[in-house]
Amino acid sequence: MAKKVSLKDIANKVGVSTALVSYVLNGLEKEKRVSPEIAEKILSAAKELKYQPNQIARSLRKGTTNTIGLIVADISNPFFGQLARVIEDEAARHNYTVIFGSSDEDCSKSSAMMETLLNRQVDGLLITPTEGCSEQIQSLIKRDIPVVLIDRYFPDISTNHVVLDNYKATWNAVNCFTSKGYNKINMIVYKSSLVHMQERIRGYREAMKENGLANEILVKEVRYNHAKSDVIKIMDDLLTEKKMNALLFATNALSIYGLYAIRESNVKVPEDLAVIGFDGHEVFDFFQPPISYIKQPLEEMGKESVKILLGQIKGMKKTVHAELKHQFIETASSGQKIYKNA
Amino acid sequence: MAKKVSLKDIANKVGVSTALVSYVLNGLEKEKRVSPEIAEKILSAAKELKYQPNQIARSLRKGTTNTIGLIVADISNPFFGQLARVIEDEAARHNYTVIFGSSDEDCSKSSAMMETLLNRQVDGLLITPTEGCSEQIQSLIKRDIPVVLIDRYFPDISTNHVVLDNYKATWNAVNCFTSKGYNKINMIVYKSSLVHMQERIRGYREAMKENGLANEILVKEVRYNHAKSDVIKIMDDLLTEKKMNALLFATNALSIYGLYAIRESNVKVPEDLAVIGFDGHEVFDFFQPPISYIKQPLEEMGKESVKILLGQIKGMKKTVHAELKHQFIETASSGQKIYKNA
DNA sequence: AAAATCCAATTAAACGATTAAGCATAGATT
DNA sequence: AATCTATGCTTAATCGTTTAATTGGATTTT
Repeated sequence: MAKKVSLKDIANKVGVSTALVSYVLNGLEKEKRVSPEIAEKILSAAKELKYQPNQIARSLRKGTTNTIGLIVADISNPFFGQLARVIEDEAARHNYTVIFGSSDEDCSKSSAMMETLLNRQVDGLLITPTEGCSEQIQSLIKRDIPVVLIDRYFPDISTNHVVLDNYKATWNAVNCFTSKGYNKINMIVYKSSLVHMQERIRGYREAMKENGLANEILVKEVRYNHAKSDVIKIMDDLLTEKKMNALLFATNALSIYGLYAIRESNVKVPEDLAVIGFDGHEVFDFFQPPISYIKQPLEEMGKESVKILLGQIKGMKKTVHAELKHQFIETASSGQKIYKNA
Repeated sequence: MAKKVSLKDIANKVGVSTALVSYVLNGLEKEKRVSPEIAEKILSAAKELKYQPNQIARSLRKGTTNTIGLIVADISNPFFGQLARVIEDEAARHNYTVIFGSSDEDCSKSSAMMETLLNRQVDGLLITPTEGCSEQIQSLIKRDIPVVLIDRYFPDISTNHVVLDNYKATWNAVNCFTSKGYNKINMIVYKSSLVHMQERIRGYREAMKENGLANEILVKEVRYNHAKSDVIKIMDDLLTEKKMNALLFATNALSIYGLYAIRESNVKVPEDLAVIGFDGHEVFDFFQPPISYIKQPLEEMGKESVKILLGQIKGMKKTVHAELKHQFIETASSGQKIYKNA
């Protein structure tokens, strides 16, 4: 790489000190009383030399990098990909750049990623935290590092976070099923103590109880690293037992794996089995019949989390909790259209 | 943010100069003949103070950031999301971090992103270049900045690039159709002069000619920013005219939009219309019947491009062109299974 | 005893920007 | 004439590392 043009090069060319050049290029010519002629010369020299500031040097000096770190579970998952895209755009609008990393829901990977990002002096972090990572997050807070958690949080630590109204979302979904007469409603979830998953489960459980279906509660757990095979196995069992007539999935990926299994079987949706998915995916549209689902407001989530993070970076002290409303997209898979979103 | 622990803090604590600390922490204690006792003290002080090096300062001094910039069309597109994931992992394996940005196939956005990344002193760039960005790429080459183009390249500039065997891919796809007796084969592509698109078109055209179907050649162009509506309109026309019996899509997104239209119609696949998609997507699996498609070796593409880029960063001068083999995933949508991948 | 070698550390410059403080020179004020 | 003020610039420190050059002793060699 050819060496870059620096402030010094411009200063030499014009015959002034680097200080003046810096002032002019940062628009401080009035404030710092730079003579118009010199300012003009500096600007044209900068243009001629195609000067581009070295952000690394600037960052070192200013102690801020205009960079935010983003840690998601897996950037190749469209849910996180879309979220990342919104965050990228929103950050760019505020002159911030994003460095990202995937954690695979693995706490040690996530911690390693955090340190990598912090060593690169990111001004703040946007994190979808993983199970057991509570201490790491706590340590960030203690170190006064601006952080916003997305999608999940830890109830025992006070953090900024942006999450879905998970409880209401699954509560509504169950009520959608019951309102159509379905009474053997099962749920497939990730085995996780994380609050988003627990809230989704709680919404399901409570709604079941309220509908007098406490005895029918059945939550099947899937391991993140064996999601596909676990779901297929569970679905095999559930479908052959024929004890369920409605099924609620707790995430995007779980829904898709489940749909693979349903397609392989000769179960009819929604006659034999009503289905509600999570997050949304093109597959939901193409399934016969199309799958009803709980939709997360990704755009809003991304924007809101960036907004909160930048606020914290700028010195806001108050901790912000944002709970965003889900949207229920109802199609044929959950039965007839008599359900209304609360 | 609390101020971080620096080399100086360790040096003060142990009572030595920062130079020694730097040597020890970088494993140069042997080479620089640091006494074992001091080395020990430094290491334990570093651990005790939880020292983490400031990469910004290090980067400024060393002139290298161990960071690579990645510019894709759109990170929320699973094709690029998956690619990004492979790149992220591969980069991490070599101790590099990734900063990414989406270009939306827009040249000015792409250029802006390039400058942003370069100002942040990335050591190299991985780019899926956009139409008309040839000069920008050329300027990178001229500035001796390590670059690897992915997915596309500019035939008139010599660049490192990693691309698919696009010509063969669509050539094979057409021959798959013809071998089953389909003779009215159309193609839907993005309106783009970029080489990947042109090669895909050329593969289609040549195969058509070779099969004596030159008169049947029909390539429909779609605008990137109006892809969905354009595809739907085109599909409407094509399906009502009933002049085609096979359809080849040039990308992932085009395939999906097309499939939406096919699903809305009462056209039967593959009896009325045989279909071959591109890149792959869960939707292809769920469509009735499942969609045959040209699969890109994403894992290999990502790894190869990182490998080439790191080679260039390390000083390799030779320009590398990698053309990776497509894989043809054949299911029911393209007719009976008598086609073999070349 | 003088010169050479080795050892284990320090010093200080450098990376490229920002920015507080200082310093001439001019004109204005007393 | 002496003092003050405004103007327009320069100087130099700083951010946290890395690393070439140097130093000052101790030990060995001639």
